[in-house]
Parts: sequence; structure tokens; C-alpha cells
Amino acid sequence: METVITRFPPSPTGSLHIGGARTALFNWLFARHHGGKFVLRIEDTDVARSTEESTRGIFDGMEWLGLEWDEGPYYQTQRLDIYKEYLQKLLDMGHAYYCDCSPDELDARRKEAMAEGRKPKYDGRCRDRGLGPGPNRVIRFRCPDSGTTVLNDLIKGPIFFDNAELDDLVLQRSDGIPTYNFVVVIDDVTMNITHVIRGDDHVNNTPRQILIYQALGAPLPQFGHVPMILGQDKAKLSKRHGATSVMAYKAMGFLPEALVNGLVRLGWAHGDQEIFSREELIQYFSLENIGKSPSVFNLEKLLWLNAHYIKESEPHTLVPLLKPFLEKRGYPAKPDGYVGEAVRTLQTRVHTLEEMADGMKFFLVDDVEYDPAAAKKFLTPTMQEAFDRLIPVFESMEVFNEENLEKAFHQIVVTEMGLKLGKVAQPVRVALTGGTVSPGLFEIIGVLGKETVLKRLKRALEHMKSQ
RNA sequence: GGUCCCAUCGUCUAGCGGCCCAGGACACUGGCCUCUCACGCCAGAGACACGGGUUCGAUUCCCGUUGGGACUACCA
Repeated sequence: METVITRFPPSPTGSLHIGGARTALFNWLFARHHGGKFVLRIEDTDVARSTEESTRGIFDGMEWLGLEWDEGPYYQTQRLDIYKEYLQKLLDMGHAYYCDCSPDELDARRKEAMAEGRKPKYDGRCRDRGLGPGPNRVIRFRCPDSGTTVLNDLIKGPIFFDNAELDDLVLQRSDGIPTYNFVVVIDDVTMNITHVIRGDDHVNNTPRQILIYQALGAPLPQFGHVPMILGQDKAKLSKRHGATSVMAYKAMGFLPEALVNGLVRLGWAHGDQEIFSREELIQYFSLENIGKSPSVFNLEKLLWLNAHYIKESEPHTLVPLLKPFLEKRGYPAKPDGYVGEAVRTLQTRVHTLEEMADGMKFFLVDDVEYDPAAAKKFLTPTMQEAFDRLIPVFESMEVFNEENLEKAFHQIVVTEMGLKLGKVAQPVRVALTGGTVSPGLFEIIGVLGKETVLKRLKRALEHMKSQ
């Protein structure tokens, strides 16, 4: 069996977005599953809209998601000679011809046809004029005007197109740059692509491409058209649906494995399984399990997945990923080991690294800021006695760890003072964190350390006295 | 308008004629756990778009209707 070769051909006219990333992921998985190759190709023939910045953004996104390519990146603008060669072939064989209809004329005729209820397709008036090259001339493909073209789609099954519906598409613009539908075929042919997996917004382009393959006498690859990802309003995902760029998710504190897991489940399933490691994905992935209907992107589920991966991570692996978020907030730098301990206390409580950075503030700043409402409610004069008794015990504690802390706390509050644990826990929490919500009290005391804990407890005591 | 695609809980989906008065997950509601918040656990509510066929039997097959989407460029 021949080696599977897939490709991802983004056009660098914007950042790598969710839909493109999923297409890339599917192609990558398909190649990996079959032990084949994955090619990256930059489709930059739209010179006016292509930017280097977008190209870099695409690389960054692919790298972040871990979708390494085996070949490329190829740039179409560097392959112009190849296209010229094939174009000449088509011209020589009579499958293509020059046309000098201006865009304005075309536009007018299109409108006219629409108004009269006719198909707004090119009327083929330059087909047999035998025009040669010249300024302001494009090259068109001569489409057969009868017959049927069949697309045997791996995902959707056979789809039939009437050739009469297709028109003579432009292969080369008047500026000499070839167009997408032509170039994509030449690239896929010359790069020996065996499987073209792409969004189903390309379905209607496929018969034209198949016709070009046939005109060239080139073997057809297998096609698999994946249903689109839609926004909440069920329309094609676009900027107005909020964050669509992959890197925006990185900036929001998502882990790449969460995004990969979330993306792959949009359209693809393996029974009831929700969580997949990269290895499992490679092992299980197949086109047969891709659904036919479009899916709506759902942030809630992605948040849950992210929370899951944060929970499952080793705390120290999260530290370097978290740092940029900490720095952005201007927190004082602390040793990695300490940050790792703080991370551990927050893992089950956050959905993103952003939330984690926010929730970590009291571990890192020198003096906590009291939430006014919390201070008013819990740092009351009646709590003085408990704090007065807690401080010396903590102070004299030899081994300042979670277990001893909890024992001592329980002894004083419950046994000696006859109070419920919660009665004193909340005031202590406010003293240490400034607020009423935090990880377990003894966990944070253990991480914060004796010195800081005593300092904050004493400060809270002063605060109570001044009430 | 034309061509093409699609249709299971709010969302992602399982289902490939009887195992389904439809299963899982997120979100939601209630409870348990508990020093707060989470996590975790248990329970609950929630869908086969509609109408015809085919069949002993349709969520599953066929047709139509409706609804949604894509394409219809000298964009990709």
C-alpha cells in the first residue's frame, strides 16, 4: 500500500483559527495513524492579502498545538515556474485558453444574467477566439459542457455534479499569478498528496479540480470533506464569534492538549470517550468516525477539558506555562518550587492559567489586601481570643506542616474553645488571603510558611483591635 | 436565484433495522462530602424537525416538506 501523504495548506491572510487548526489536526492525525507524511504548504497566491506576520502566526499555532510537519513549508509564490509549466501543458492540449474580458464587463454580465434569472456563469465567449498571451488577459480552463463529474468523498459518500453547472474558471490572473483552484491541483499532484482532507466549504470546488486532474491525466487523490465549525448562531465561524485564533486560547490560559482534545471532538468521536491522550488519538483516529453535520463550537466544554488537564498535570510542569501570566500581573518573582506548591493547591479550582494566576495572588504578594466585606464580617473583635491563642502555638511549632497545623488548630478551636472549626477558619482565611474563597486552609498555611502566616495573623489581630 | 451538503437533549456526540419508551459528556437543578470555594460521588430534568412510504419492526433505509449551512471571484 502506498504511503499516506496529507497536507495542510493555510493561506496567510490571518491567524491560525479554530477551524483551520482542526483541519490541520485531522490531517496530522490521519498521517500519523497511517504512518504517513504530513506536509505544510503556505498558499500565498493572494499576494495582496498575504502577510509574513500571518505566516509566523500559523507556525506558532501549529507548534503550540504540537502539529509538526514532515515536509515544507512550501510557498506557492516560490513555485510559480512549476505552475507555468503545467499551465503551458494545458494550453498546448487545448484545455485552457486566453480571455480578455475585463472584470468590469464580467461583473456587468453576471448581474445581467442574475436579473434575467440565468446562471451567473462565464459565458465562454473567448473560448474559441484563439487569443494569445497579452496584457490584461487571463487564462481560463475549458470545462466540458456536458457530462457528470463524481466526487467519491470519504466522509460524505458519492456526490454528483453536472458539468454544465461549472464554468470556465480562471487559472491565471491577468497579473500572471495563478489562482487557487489550479495551483492546489498542481501542488497536490507534484507533492504526491494521497488524501485531501479539508473543510466542506470546498466541496463545490472539487469537481473543477477533478476536471483539471483529468485534463492533466494525473491520478486523483482521495477526498474527505469535513463539516464546518459554526458559531453560536450557527453561521460560519468568524471574528464576531469572539476568540477564533488559536493563539488567543493560549493567551487565555488554555493548555494545548485541552484545545487539541476539544477540537478533535468537534466532528469526530470514538464511542463515548471524551478524554484522549495524543497517543490514543493517533491510534483511534479514522475518517469513518467523522460526522456529516456541522458542529457548534462550545467554550464551556473546552473550559471543562482545560480544567481537567490542569488537574491532571504535575504541578511543576505548569510553573513555566504560568509564569507569563504571573509576570503580566506584576507579582513579585518567587522560586519555582514555591510556585509549584501554590499551583498544587489551586489545580482543582481553576479552569485556566489565567484563573490560576488570579487565584495565586495572595501566595506571591507581600501584603494581602483585605476584601472590605470579608474583613468587616470576619475580622471582628470577638475573634481576638482565638487569634491570641493560635499565634503562640503556631509560633512554637517545631514541624510546621499541614498535619500538625490541623491538629493544633482543632485542639484550640474545637476542644479548648468549644467552637465549630468553621467559626475560626473563615477569619483566618481572610487574614491570610484577604478573601473568603481559597484552597484548603491548612494547605495554604503549609505553603505560605511560618513566618508569613504569623505576620499575617498578627496584622489581622491589629486590624481587629482597631475596630 | 442556481448548485451542493446537513438534520438525535441548549451544546458536543453514541447509535451503522429489533440490544433504544435512545447511551455518554459539558452546562443546568437537587443531595452527599466539607474550614470557604472547588474537586469527587449520587440523583434529576432534557433530544430522534415534520409528513409519507419500505418492513413483522424504524432514530436507523427511500421520497417529499421544513429548517440550517456552504459555494456561486482575476479569495483561499
